[in-house]
Amino acid sequence: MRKACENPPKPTVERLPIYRRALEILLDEGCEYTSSCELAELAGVTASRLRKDLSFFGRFGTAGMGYPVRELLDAVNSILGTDRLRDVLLVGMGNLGRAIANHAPLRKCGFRIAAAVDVSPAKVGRVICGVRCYPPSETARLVREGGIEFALLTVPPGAAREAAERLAEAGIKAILNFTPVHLRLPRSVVVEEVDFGILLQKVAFAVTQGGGENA
Amino acid sequence: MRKACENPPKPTVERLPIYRRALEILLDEGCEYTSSCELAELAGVTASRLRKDLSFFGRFGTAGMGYPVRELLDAVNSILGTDRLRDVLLVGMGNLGRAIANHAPLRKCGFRIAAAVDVSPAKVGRVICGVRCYPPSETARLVREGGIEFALLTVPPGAAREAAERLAEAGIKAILNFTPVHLRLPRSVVVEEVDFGILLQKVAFAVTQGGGENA
DNA sequence: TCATGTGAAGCACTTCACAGCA
DNA sequence: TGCTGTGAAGTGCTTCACATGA
Repeated sequence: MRKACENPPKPTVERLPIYRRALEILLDEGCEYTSSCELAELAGVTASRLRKDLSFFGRFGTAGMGYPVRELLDAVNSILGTDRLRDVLLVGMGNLGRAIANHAPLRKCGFRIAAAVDVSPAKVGRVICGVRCYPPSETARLVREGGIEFALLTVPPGAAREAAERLAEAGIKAILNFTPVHLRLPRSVVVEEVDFGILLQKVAFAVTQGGGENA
Repeated sequence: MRKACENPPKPTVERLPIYRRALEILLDEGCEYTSSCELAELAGVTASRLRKDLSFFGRFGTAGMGYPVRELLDAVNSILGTDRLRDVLLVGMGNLGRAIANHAPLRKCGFRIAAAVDVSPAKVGRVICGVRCYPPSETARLVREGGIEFALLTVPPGAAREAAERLAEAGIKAILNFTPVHLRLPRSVVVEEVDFGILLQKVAFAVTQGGGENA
């Protein structure tokens, strides 16, 4: 039954966005240099893990000095692609879709909601939360002409599968899936599930498990 | 610098909610028995991984037959605590807060938004999206009298730290943190971060990394 | 002297492969 | 015969500890 499939080569790399966030805080505070200890503390990892992670991409520090904040942040931004603005397609302009369209912090990560797709005739053609709304039939055109690579899937559960397949056919590269539906798409499409219910179950279980000793 | 701290004893267990979701689908389809292969396929894991995970909690299958869907689902629900309804406190009744208050699938996981907290006088005292809104000063009372263990943090970034500390003092057990702020709380509080920006960066990076071969 | 970068040891999780049972 | 449950092997990530260089 199926080998080690869902284990793509993520060699510690998904921690880079967290380092990036910590570096921005240090930059805002006016720090010019930081150490692997300080940065690791801010990011919530160990110092050696941080150094290993960074060393995977190059040498950014100076022995005896630490890391130059500005330069390291630039390097991380370059690696992550957050040094440029990238367009995102919002699929499903319901409550969650509107909340995300208004979610300011996405901008700071270099993402812009370029357009939205929704089945409701009442929404199509209008600009909602600063985003123009199109019918699902326009999906492929929007993706192609806009050069859009990423989609946020915020449709009702029953519409998730069809919408995701439409996105895959349109050539989208990655989907952030907010629906409680496990999508089965070609491996060329990166899918990340964000299921609020599963996340709540996870923390709830963690509480009942480790829930003996309190500080 | 700080040992292996943020690595709580999650022994493969965070996959249980995914099995639960798959089992509910099978139950809806009227299946009485399933196999580790079928269930693993639905959940997106390997069959041996599934069997190991389940065997951690007991013996639920019959050799040669497979697993009885109804019984296994009951067992998983019992383990996860999803067999009973649990109250959740919503902190921050903004766009995202309202979207989550309206998010139907949470109910199917056994969670109910029991109350909301918001600083806005225009919201306090009203019922929004079916949830009554209280001022932040009522946090401790709500948690105590309602026996609430879980909170959803959906306030603006600038208010996150203070709101989280108030929750910790009120005795909340776990926080699902939707703000792009790294919370530093006593270890007795379980914190799970759900940062849309970081998630998008993660998939974006995955695309640029593995982005050579398409099907 | 001090902190980075990195080989080596250690650890945990995943997969393999088969004994056991219906 | 077929599938579960599980010890054993395998793999990859994390931590340790020190050589290196400022």
